[in-house]
Parts: sequence; C-alpha cells; structure tokens
Amino acid sequence: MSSASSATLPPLLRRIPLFAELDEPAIVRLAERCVARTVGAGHVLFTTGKECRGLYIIESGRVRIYRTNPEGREQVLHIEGPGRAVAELPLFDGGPYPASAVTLEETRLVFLPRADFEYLYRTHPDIAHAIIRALGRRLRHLVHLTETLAFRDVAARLALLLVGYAEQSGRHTPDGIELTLDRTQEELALEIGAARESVSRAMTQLRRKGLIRPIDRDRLLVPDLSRLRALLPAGNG
Amino acid sequence: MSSASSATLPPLLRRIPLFAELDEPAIVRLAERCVARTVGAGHVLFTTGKECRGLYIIESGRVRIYRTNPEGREQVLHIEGPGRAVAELPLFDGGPYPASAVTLEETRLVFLPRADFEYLYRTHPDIAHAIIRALGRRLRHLVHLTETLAFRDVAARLALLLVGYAEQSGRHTPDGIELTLDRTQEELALEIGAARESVSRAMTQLRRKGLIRPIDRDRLLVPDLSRLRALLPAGNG
DNA sequence: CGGAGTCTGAGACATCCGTCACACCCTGAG
DNA sequence: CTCAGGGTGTGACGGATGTCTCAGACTCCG
Repeated sequence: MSSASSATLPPLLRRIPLFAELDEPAIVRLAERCVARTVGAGHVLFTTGKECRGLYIIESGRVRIYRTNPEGREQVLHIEGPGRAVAELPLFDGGPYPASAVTLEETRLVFLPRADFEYLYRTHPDIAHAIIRALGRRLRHLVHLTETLAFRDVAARLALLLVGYAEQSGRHTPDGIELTLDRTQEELALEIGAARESVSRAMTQLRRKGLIRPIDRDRLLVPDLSRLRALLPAGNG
Repeated sequence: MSSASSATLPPLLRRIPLFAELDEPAIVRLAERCVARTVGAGHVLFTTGKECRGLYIIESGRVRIYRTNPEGREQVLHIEGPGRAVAELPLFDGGPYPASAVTLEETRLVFLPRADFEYLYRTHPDIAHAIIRALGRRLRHLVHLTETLAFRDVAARLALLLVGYAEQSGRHTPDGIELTLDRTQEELALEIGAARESVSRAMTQLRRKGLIRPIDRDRLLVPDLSRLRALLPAGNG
C-alpha cells in the first residue's frame, strides 16, 4: 500500500471513466484524498456484513464479487475490471457490504474514503448520475443472474456465460467466433453456481451437440452463436 | 384510467415517501403531470424487454415483479406495496424493463411520464438520492435472493420467507409470533423458486420439527423465531 | 343439500446435480 | 528424465426436487 499524493495520480484518475469529466481543481482535490495501492491475486478487499469505509476503483486487474454460504460454497455475483468501481451501494445507504470481494490477479486499486466520496457526488451531480447508472447495470445483471439460477440447467447456464464472453471478447473468424477462456472450469463453476464436474460434463454436452469446438487448451470456437443462444432464456442476451 | 389534475392528488402524492420532502410548487407541478388509474387484480403493467414509458407509484394495492422463462415458469423478484415506486431502474439508464409486473389485487397507481420524472430528479437532488436508496434496497434484496436460490433447499427458502413475514407483520402472542399468510402455496412457491408441491412438503417438514404450527386456514404460529432462523444462511436476516 | 372449483397433502417416479473417487494429461521444477 | 501438482474427463451413487396423479377438505353458489 502506498500514499498517492504523488504527481502521477491526477492523470491516472482522469483515465477512470467516472472521473473523466471532472475539472482540474476537482481532480487535484480528489488526488489528495485518494490512496492508490497494488495488491496481489487472491487479496480479500472486504467481506459480507463488514462496514463500508469507502469506494474502490479498479485501475488494472480484476475483482470478483461473491457470496459464500456457511458450508463454504460460493456464488459469484459479478466480476469487475479496469475503470469500474466496486461497492458503491453501501456508500449510498450506509449499510454494510452485501457481498465479499477478492482480486483475481494482481490488481491496482484507487481507494476513496467515504466522506470524500459523499462530498464528491453531492457537489458533482454527474458523478451521482454515473453511479446510479452503475448501480442500474448491476441490478440488471442480478435480475438476469437470478433468473438463470432459478430456471436453467447447468448446460444452459454455461451456454449463457459463453455467449456473454463471445459477445464481449470473441474474435470473428471464417469458422465462427473464437474466444479465449482464461479461466479454469473451477472458476466457471463458481460463476454459474455449479460444481466443477458439472461444468466439465456440460462442456462435453455442448461439444457433442456441435455448439462449441475446442481449439487448444484455453481457446474455443463457437461455430454458430445463434444455436448456442437458443439454449438461453428468451428475451435477453 | 382517469386524468389526475384534480385537487385530491397533491396530498396523496405527499403521502408517498419518495415525494414527502418536496415543496408545495413542486408537488403541484408533479400532480399536473401524473395520471392516476385504478386497475383490477391480475393486470399486467409491463413485461420484460418492453420500452419504459414512465414511473409507477403504488398508492394502494400490491404489485408483483417477476421474470418468466420460455416454459412459463415464473420467479418473483419482489413484491411492492403502497408508497413504493416500480420500475425506477429503466428510467435512469434508458434501457428496457428488466422484468414484468402484474397487480396482485385491485391497485391504485400514479403514473409519472419519463420526461417529467427526469426533470424532477435533476432539479431535486433529494429525489435522486431517494431513488438511489430505493435501487440500493432492491439490489440488496436481489443479492440476498441470489444467494438463497443458489445455496439453500426449499425448506430453508420457505423458512427465510416466513421469518421475513414474521418480522414484518407478525403479532406477538404468549405462544410465539402469529402471522397471517394471505397467499396460497402456489404464490409462495413462485417467490422462492420452487414447485407448489415442494412448498407443501416443506411446510410439513417445518411442522414436524415444531418450527411452525398451523392455527387455521390462513394463520400460523411461529413458537420460536430463533429456531426458524437457524435454518437460514448465516450473516443476514 | 349438492356440485364445481380451489387449495392442500401425499405417493410414485424420473431427472438433475453435487459429491466422491479415480485416471489421464500437461507443465514446470529438480 | 522423473515426479509432483493442477486442471480435466468420467463413472457411480444418492439426495433433492420437479412432474404427474389423485384424494380429501373447504368455500361458494345455487
């Protein structure tokens, strides 16, 4: 962890979408209050029920937000990457963290204490609005996740996840959409609320149906996205 | 459906928490833009994916927010009652409705068109803040629902629901907490993402363990709330 | 009184999926 | 090269739960 009143912080803050439109004095003031820190993979930022001290903004790396049950099973709620903020919600309603957060890889974070965050969004309505949009995005995602968990079997949930990846980061090729799966089946399982073995079996199932084709260890091809999508709940992507 | 520029609307709006703090001119202006309507039970207000036209505020009655899958199964996301707003989310991000809404009983609604709502929350930061809190409440609820669906069996999910009812509307008696269950098992099943028969079985299970005791057709007694709560996921209520 | 409709409880059954167990593959360290 | 460790594929098994079916109870209405 390192103090962050250095001269390098303001331009860095400006690269964060949330703060992009702030004027220079606001950025400088912000930089004085922020603390930048770099943490390794697997670092727990906060856990369910703990009091919220401030806002985390991801500069680089990825953070997984999840809930655990008493038996240790885990359900991933969402994964946030560079430029995204984490834990805006408890800042607004003053409640505890509703979930836990852990870094997936080495991650550089900017931490903004709660009081300064409040000042910021009260003086800058655009920031408040941006935060509302972020909350909205998260709410939509959770609605979707809820339906997925409630209705679909493991193969469909996996298909849903793959469609998401394909749309987000897939590369179009003559044979279909190629995507890099930089996660283990264990991690996929946490995201769709299933056991690792079930994911393995679901993969096999999708492969047998010709919906996906492995290329090598961590890449696969989706020959026909629409066929994969056909397994999904209707009315969304 | 009836126009609502009558003199009765302003005091009515003031009873709604969201607008409680508005000054008189704002309330009057708001009343001019609102449309009040009364609809019967089972009226569908909007469905998943449809474009959002404005904000609904419930004056009396109850509205169920839910998602359906292609096979017709339904998952209730939440149920809102008098004083609550419905569908704030799409108003902020301009997206479609993430879920569907239907009235559970005869319900009186105030409808506020989107453009007027935007003007309102841009000119009244307190309103924006109240809306954020409402979104936050909903987000917390969904996080909780997600964990419940992902982790717990039907009996535990039912126990969770009953604890909620007991805390919200239970009457304390010498024998324990008495609560009126004004819903059929079918409705309970939709809320916890289960089949009607499973709810029936879970009820039996809870009864056998002495966690609940039926009083009559639609009332039951919870002799010891803490024992019921013990079935729940740890760390929340 | 009787009949229709709704709600509930319960049994039979199939299915999905989590868990346990184990074999195989690949990689990297020694 | 050899071996340990992580990731993956697969089989066996049992438990939870959805579906189907039916019976009994209650309400409403004539």
